[in-house]
Amino acid sequence: MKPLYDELKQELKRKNINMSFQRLKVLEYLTDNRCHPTVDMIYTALHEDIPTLSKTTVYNTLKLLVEAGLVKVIVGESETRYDIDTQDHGHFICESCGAIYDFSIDLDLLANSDLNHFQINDKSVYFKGICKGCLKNKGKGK
Amino acid sequence: MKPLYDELKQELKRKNINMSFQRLKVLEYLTDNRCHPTVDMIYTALHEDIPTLSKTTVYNTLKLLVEAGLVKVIVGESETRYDIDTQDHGHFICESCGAIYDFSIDLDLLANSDLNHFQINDKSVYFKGICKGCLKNKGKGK
DNA sequence: GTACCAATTTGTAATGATTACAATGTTGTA
DNA sequence: TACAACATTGTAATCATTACAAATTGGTAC
Repeated sequence: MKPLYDELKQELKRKNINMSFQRLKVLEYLTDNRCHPTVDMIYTALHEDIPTLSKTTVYNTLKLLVEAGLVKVIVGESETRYDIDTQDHGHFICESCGAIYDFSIDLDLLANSDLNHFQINDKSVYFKGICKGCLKNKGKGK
Repeated sequence: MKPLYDELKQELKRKNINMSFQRLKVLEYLTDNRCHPTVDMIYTALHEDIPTLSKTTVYNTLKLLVEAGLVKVIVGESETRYDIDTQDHGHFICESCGAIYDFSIDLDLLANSDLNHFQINDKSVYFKGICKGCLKNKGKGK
């Protein structure tokens, strides 16, 4: 039913990270909402169910998940966004509506001799522009 | 002697952007210092020659240059960094010393059908990890 | 040279995401 | 039950960036 969610829970157990209620809820939100949410989006949504939730906890949890390699960070806008999908893919950021679209890439193609003897921990590809939907709306004179 | 600098000045003239003393100095700093400087680095350096310089002016000028397409933004750290080199290349950010290294890439290899009918204005590739120098120092037990 | 307008610069204040920190609460264990 | 380690919470601080209004500059027409 929620295979990824359960896999992640096991992964956390393997890394000796305690699975508190709040942490599980953040993880659950990320697996259910693949919109690359901000801290505020996660906090606002979860706060309805968990009135005592603190935004600091959301920050702490995300930091933990990122350090554990279970979540990736998306930078470039005013608010940091978070992605539960750690498989190789690029992000297209729409400069008009702010939506982030995933697209497939083969990072191996970027292998580079300039970086011999460098330890590469992370690779990110960002495209920016106007998404299909916003282009269509603009055409309508909006 | 300063071919790139002169080219950029002409480019600005072509775009009807006035070349004030402050703007030229920022441009000059960027062409002379290819370390992908922060606003603060630019401000601090120029402030010695131009004691009246305001940090706001540095921000304004960089915004202008970025919008004109003459400078590219590098995100991902606490402070935004700026790059006068607008040719295709990737950035390796050292998580230890903070240095940014350029490396060559062929962005055409990332062409992607997932983004058909999207208007792509900008492509960025960031690698993160530990640079050669920091790896060497770590080996020495530093 | 002077008057005028627009563009530019400047400094200060506001914004807002993120972090630091200390107090409180929770959990598991002997 | 007692204790220690870990989590959570809320508030306050940080700090890069932006907003804004006043002062300055530069060019143009007279």
